[in-house]
Parts: sequence; structure tokens; C-alpha cells
Amino acid sequence: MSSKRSVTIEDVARAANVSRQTVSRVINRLPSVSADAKARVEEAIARLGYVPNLAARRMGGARSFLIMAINDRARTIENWAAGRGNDWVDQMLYGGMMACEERGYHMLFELVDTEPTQAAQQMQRILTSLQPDGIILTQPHSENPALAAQLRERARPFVRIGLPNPDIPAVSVHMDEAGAARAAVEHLTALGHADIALLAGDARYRGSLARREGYVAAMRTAGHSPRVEEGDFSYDKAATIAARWFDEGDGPSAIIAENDEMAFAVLREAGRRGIKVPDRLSLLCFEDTPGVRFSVPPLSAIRQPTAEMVAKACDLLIDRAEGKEVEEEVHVLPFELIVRETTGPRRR
Amino acid sequence: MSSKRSVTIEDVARAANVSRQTVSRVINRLPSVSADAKARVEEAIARLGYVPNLAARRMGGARSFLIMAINDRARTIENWAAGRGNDWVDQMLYGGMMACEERGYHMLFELVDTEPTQAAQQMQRILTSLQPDGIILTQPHSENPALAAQLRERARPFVRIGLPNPDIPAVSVHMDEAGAARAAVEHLTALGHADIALLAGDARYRGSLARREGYVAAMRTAGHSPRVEEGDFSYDKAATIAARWFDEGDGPSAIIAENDEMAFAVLREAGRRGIKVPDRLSLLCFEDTPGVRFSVPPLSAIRQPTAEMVAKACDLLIDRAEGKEVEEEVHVLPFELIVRETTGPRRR
DNA sequence: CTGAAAGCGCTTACAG
DNA sequence: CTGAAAGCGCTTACAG
Repeated sequence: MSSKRSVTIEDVARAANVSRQTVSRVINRLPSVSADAKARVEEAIARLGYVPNLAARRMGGARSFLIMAINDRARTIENWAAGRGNDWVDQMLYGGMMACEERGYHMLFELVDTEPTQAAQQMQRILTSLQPDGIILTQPHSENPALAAQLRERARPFVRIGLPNPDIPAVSVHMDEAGAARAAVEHLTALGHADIALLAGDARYRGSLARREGYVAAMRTAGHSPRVEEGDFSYDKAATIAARWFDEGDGPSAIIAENDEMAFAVLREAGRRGIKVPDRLSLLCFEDTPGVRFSVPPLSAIRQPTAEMVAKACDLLIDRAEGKEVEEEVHVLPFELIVRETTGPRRR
Repeated sequence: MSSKRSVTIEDVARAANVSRQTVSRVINRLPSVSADAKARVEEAIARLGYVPNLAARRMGGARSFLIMAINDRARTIENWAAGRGNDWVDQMLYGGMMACEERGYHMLFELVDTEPTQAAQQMQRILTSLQPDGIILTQPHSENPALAAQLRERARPFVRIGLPNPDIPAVSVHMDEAGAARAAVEHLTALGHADIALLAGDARYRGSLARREGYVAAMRTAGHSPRVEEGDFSYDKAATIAARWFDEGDGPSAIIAENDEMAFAVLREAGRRGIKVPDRLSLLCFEDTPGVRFSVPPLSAIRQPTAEMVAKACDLLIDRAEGKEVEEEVHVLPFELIVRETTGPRRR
């Protein structure tokens, strides 16, 4: 069955006694093929085990059947090199590979530098060497207008993962950040908390800003006054803030941290001082990377639907590649609030 | 600079006033190009920002510049779906992408089922649709003789990650498992331990077998009697064994676990009984996934050089693709013994 | 050292 | 509905 040479469209055409265009039409599910011819071709394909050569398809002027996800080089490599897990990459591959496979595409994963000149050059290389049918841009590339312009100029469809950016008209997929912040507040108020602080990330990030707004709005709705601290997404900064709260005695009764790292810092500082979680302090975080399950106690968290967002992006891109018009510009995916063991009513 | 159409070899040829073969020779670093022509071509490439189209190169009968790493589908997806990290995949991508990039190749990552018939079919599809220049086989595919035969028949170079398998003649890359087991024993004997148990994996795995042999040999050399328990790589099994050891009072003073999971189980059971690690029990594990750093206390471990093994496999495959003869069949990579906080002298 | 020719396996218009 | 022709951007022999 399997010899050194692959079975080609020509072999199928001969076996089915049709021309290779007809085979091509069947493969690509184009109309205008007689039922009879179609059946013969399909039989031949199955019998010979024919699989189209993607390079040839691409060369014929068609699609490449490749969707390319772009990630930030430095950050990704740093995580890998440190032997840390890389939840974002894992979930991205998961969502992307499954979505692509289902529709006969392949997911490619590339690293691009943040520095704009380098990014542009690398993007150029990737586009012409691999010729992907679609590109997925993640942070920080999703916020780089020059990259978007470059893709547009070269007529390469792309989707941003992230909240819409007014400077970058493009299809984008994101999680409902504001809604998640609201849900976090509601979860905590339902447990009886009133003094709920937001250990914020960085307001320069669109997502962070949206969470902040959601948080503030929800607090006002509940009749509580918001309390935002700039945590900068960093462990050290969060630890300093938590230490101050705990030592000065005016700490909140519940904290929402915008990422896992900051939540770990709070947990650590609380532990050092014998402050029981959740009895004396409730803690909830955004992000939900794998380590969160293993903290003591395991953290309640807002789960970011990374796999789902990437899968959605792939689907949108494949729709485009197949000529379906994508009308919606903005796609919002639901979050998940996972209650583990760091949130509860306050006890003395 | 960047227009809708990509710059092609033809554009470069025209700009440099040579034929496209000459450009091709320069790109592929073939000899027999005059210094003068070469300089003109290189200048034109730089000026126009030319990047060869990989699909076209492939079609021209050359390489695809694609190296494909194959992983087990079910296991990989299960980890992803559970939201657990996937250290193996992360490190594989890390090593593979860096190695490929350095030599102008791209790393592709594909999932293949374990079931032999499906595996063969999927492999067939992958080979003909993507036409990779080389394949990297990991567990369990690396132990499937039919897959190896298929690759050989289709003349596709491949490298196995894993210990040599007498039934599968092939280039293979692996870690020095026996040496690592020996080093583990030596580390513990140096701390004064004599009653060192091996919480073993599964002897049907080649690597597990090698560790067992290394362990036994090292124990004999040290004049101690070996003590092997079949842990089956599972948390539950390891917990049962540890419980028995601790409760019957004849437990070893040090334990070497063949993976992280089993070490976590031991740590848990010890903790429950107030057995201090490392004061009353030393514990060391193989594998060293990211979670190991966060256990309390952090586990001493033998680090598996996953990234390095995959990088090595890529290099070997690229050497082959570029016509360099690879003479060595077996490539052994060093492990790393990372002493954290679970191993120490016994104290009362 | 250099180029004209043929071909890789497909698809896209174009006729019929 | 169906096929003959041309072409995609390269490389591989083959001449010179």
C-alpha cells in the first residue's frame, strides 16, 4: 500500500477515470460534479489512501491550511527556560489544535519579538515562508498597530485575542473581564463581605482596565466603596501591599487579585501572620493557572477560557479562508468562577 | 516595501541580473557561484527582503524544512483538558523550536493515537500532507515497531526519544537513566543512608528497567541491600505502599520515587503521620515537573533533560536532511540532580 | 561558473 | 457537468 512515492491526485484521477480537476472538485467539495463521478472519485481516494499534499495545494494558489498563532518570544522562552509550566501556551495549543484538526487545518505556533522593528521583520518572514491562511495575535502583539497594518496590507486575515482596541480595527476575541470582576464581587458580597479590595494589575492593560471598571461598578451597586491598589501583576508588589494591610490593621476582609502570582503573595503574607484563609480573609484571583490547585488552601478563581478563545479565533479564520463572511467584529467568551477553598464567610 | 504579492526568486534574479538557478544556489549555499554573482544576489535579497516560499521549495523537490514531533494523543489531551500543565509538551516545544529556528527549520507538533491501526493511518496522513523532513517519536510511539517500519519504508528519517529498543533499529536519544539512579543512591549514601528503597514505576518501561538496574547495582556497590517496591507510577499505589511502610514501622530511611506523582504521595502520607522530611525521611524523585518546586518542602529531584533531548533529535534530523551522515545510533544526554529540601542526613 | 528546460502536485480561470 | 491549458515558486538534472 504505502510505497516510497505518495499517491497523487493524478493516481486518483486515473483510477476513477476522470480528469484531475474533477478530483480536485471532489476534494474541495465544490459543486458541479455528477453524483456518479463523485462516487467513483471517493471510492478511489479511499482505496488508494490518497491525502492531498498541502505544499502543492498552496502552490496551486489555494489555501495553505495553516493557522498561525503568534506569541511573545521573550516571555514564552523565559517561562520555558525556568522550567515553569506555561499554561497559556498549553491551553492555546489545546484549543487551537483541536479546532484546526476538526476542519482539516494545522496549527502553527511561532514566537515573535516585542520590539516593533524586529516584530515586523519576523512577521514578514513568517508570512512569506509559511503562507498561513490566518494569524492569531496575542498580547502584546495584539496591541501593536503596525503589525495589524502590515497584515492588512498583505491581505492576511488575522484575529486578535484581547479586548477591542480602538486604534486597531480587527476581529477580536476576548473574555468578559468586566463581567468576571462583577461576578467576583457578587460572589464575595453574597458571603457577607463589604470591604472588598481589588489588588489590581496594570491599568495600561486593556483587560486590567475592564476588570477595574467592572469591580468599581459592582461595588457601587452593592453600596460598598471600592478600594483599588496598584499591584502591578507582581508577586513582590503584592506582598508589600498585603504586608501593609495586615500590619496596619485596616486590611480588607476580602481581596480580589488580578492574577495568580499576586494571590500567592497575599496567601504567603497571611500565612506568616497566622491569618486564616478563608476564616479571616477571603481571597479570589483571576487567571487560574495549574498551580492554583496546589496552593494551600486551593484558590478560588476566575478561569480564563484560553483554549476556547483560541479555538474561536481559529474557527473565525477558517471561516474566512473558506469564504464565509464573518460579520461580528467582537466575540466575547464566558468566564468561569471556580469556587475552591479561599473564599467563605468571615468568622472570628 | 511590502506589497500584496511576495517577493519571489524571480524578482531577486532580475534585480541581481542572474538566472533564478543562481539565486537558488546562493540561498542553498551551494558551491560554484562566482564571488561577484554571489555578492549581487545577496545584496538583492537583503534589499528586497526576499524570503523563500517553503511550499515552493518543497514542491521543487527539496526539503520541506519541517521537523515533526509526534506525541500521544489521549495522554496529551487529557492533561490539557484537566487544565494541568504539560511539562513534557512545554519542554519539547522549547527544545525543538529553538533548535529548528537556529537552522532555518520549523517545528510541527502533532498528536497521534496509541491504537496501532489508527496510528498508522494518522502517520500516513501527516507524512503526505505535510511532508516533514524528519520525525521525532516519543513514548509510546517510540516503542511501536510498525510505525518505525512504516517510516523506514517511506524513507522518512526519524529519531526515537527513549532508550534503544532491540526490536526497532533506529537513531535514539535518551537520558542516562541507570546513571541517574546510581547518582541518586550515591547522593543518599553520602548523607549516611543505608536503607534506601526504590519506589519503582513499571518494569515494562525500558526507562524504568534501566533505573532499577542502576539502583540495584549502586546499592550493591555501596554494600547495602536493594529494596524495590512496584509503585506503578501511580499516586494511589505509592500512597498505599508508603502507608504500609510507615504504619508497620519498617520503613526505609530514604526513598527514591520514579516520578513526581509517587513522591507527592509519599510526602502526603509522611505529613499525615508527622514524619518530618528530611529529618526522619529523605525523598528524591525522578522527572522534576514544575509542581515539584512548590511542594512543601520542595523535592530533590533528577531532572529529565526533555528540551535537550528534543533539540538533539532535531539537530540529528536536520543533519540528515542536509546530507550529513549521522554515524552514532545512540545518543545519551546527561541528567541533572537537583538537591532541594527533601534529602538530608537522618536526625532524631 | 551559469542558464534553459522540465517538473513537483495542485488549483484557477477558461472553454466546451 | 467536465477537461485541456497555464501557472504557482521553487529545485533538479542537463547542457554549455
